Amino acid sequence: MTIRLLLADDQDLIRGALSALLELEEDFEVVASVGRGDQVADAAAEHRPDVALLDIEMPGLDGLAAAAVLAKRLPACRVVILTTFGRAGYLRRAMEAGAVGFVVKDAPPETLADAIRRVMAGQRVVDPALAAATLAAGESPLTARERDVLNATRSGAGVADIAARLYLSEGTVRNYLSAAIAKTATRNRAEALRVADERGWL
Amino acid sequence: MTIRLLLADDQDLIRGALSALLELEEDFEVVASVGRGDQVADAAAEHRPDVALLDIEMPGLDGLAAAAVLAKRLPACRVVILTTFGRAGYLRRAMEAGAVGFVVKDAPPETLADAIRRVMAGQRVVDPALAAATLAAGESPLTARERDVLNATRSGAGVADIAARLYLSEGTVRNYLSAAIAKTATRNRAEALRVADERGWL
DNA sequence: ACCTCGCCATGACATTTGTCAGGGTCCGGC
DNA sequence: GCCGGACCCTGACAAATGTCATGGCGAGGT
Repeated sequence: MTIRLLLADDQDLIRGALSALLELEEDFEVVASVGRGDQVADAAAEHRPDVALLDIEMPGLDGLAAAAVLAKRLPACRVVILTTFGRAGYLRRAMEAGAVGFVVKDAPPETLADAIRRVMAGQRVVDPALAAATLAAGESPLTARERDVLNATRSGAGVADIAARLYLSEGTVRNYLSAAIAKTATRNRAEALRVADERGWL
Repeated sequence: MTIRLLLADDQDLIRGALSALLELEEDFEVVASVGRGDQVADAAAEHRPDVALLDIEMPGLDGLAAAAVLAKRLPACRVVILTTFGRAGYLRRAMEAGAVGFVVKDAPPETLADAIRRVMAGQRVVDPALAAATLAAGESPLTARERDVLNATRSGAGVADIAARLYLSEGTVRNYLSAAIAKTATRNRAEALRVADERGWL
């Protein structure tokens, strides 16, 4: 009995390559392949895959959000997140979104097929080292507002811009930034943004 | 007559997948596959590929530097850069390093095989849209020092840290930063770094 | 009802960052 | 031989950023 797969990755070439890799296994069949997160649920509803392989960075809807939608609409379809970044926060959010597997793109090639079969057998599949890192990073101590403000600094915007965009006063924005800097134990926004990102606090 | 290929990409899974994709073509044979830039030249010397497919982001030596080494040691081996980022500066530097092809990872899957055959036929292969963008971005107006300083801000370090790391005075660092901000027509380091990155000026 | 806590805000302050106007060396090209 | 430009530095100033003390409002918990 063959395992039906759905593949979601925004890079066409990679998607094609993964498809080629997976089709080498006799018990796998790629039944759907999409390039946007917001096409995942529809494609899954139509082709009824056993396992969905989702990249995180995708236009439309990211892989984590797509996983959540999928878990709701087709609980029978198991979700494996397949991503470039072994970030702690990604793993936590993947689990919260109902994923049962998490594979990073620099794992050895056999890992993927292996993970898919294990997931089909009802197991959860996670790199142990990454799981440890995730626990170490802990829950995000940032409040929703602090997250918003920190995220808004991404483009390099100044306090005034952020205040305008979020309808806050400049003083308030500075406060949140200050709080975020304190909580990340850093010395300025740029650093705070970087470590919050790494820890998956955004 | 089959085309012998060398594959270099730091992500094992992707490398395996690309290999699977390429092996589907009867006239292709992947004769070597490495995960670090500094292994490219040796592997090529040993296996004599006709075409080397190099990712840019790699540990040891990046794909562009590896291309330059390869062009020197095995001029018969044609280089195709295969990268995630269609950044203008990457393309320019790839051409300067002696690459004859440039393919982005979100191109349609057939593109790759096509590019390889075209390159074997003596043609250069570049996405026209990207080529236009590269010309539009122009040469980098940044001096070597301005590049250094701007690059050093990546981690979010302050002026004092950078000054220490580069053995410059704080005033000088501020000057270079100021110059870089002016040349990118932005309003602070973060923005300057972002646009310089996009334009391939680093 | 009271307390806590997240959220919003203010104003004052120290520090950091960006700008400007200098002045110095060294090198390659006209 | 002189000029221009990359490179290094200083010091002074304005603007942006980060910190702190303080207070009001609303929601949830005891």
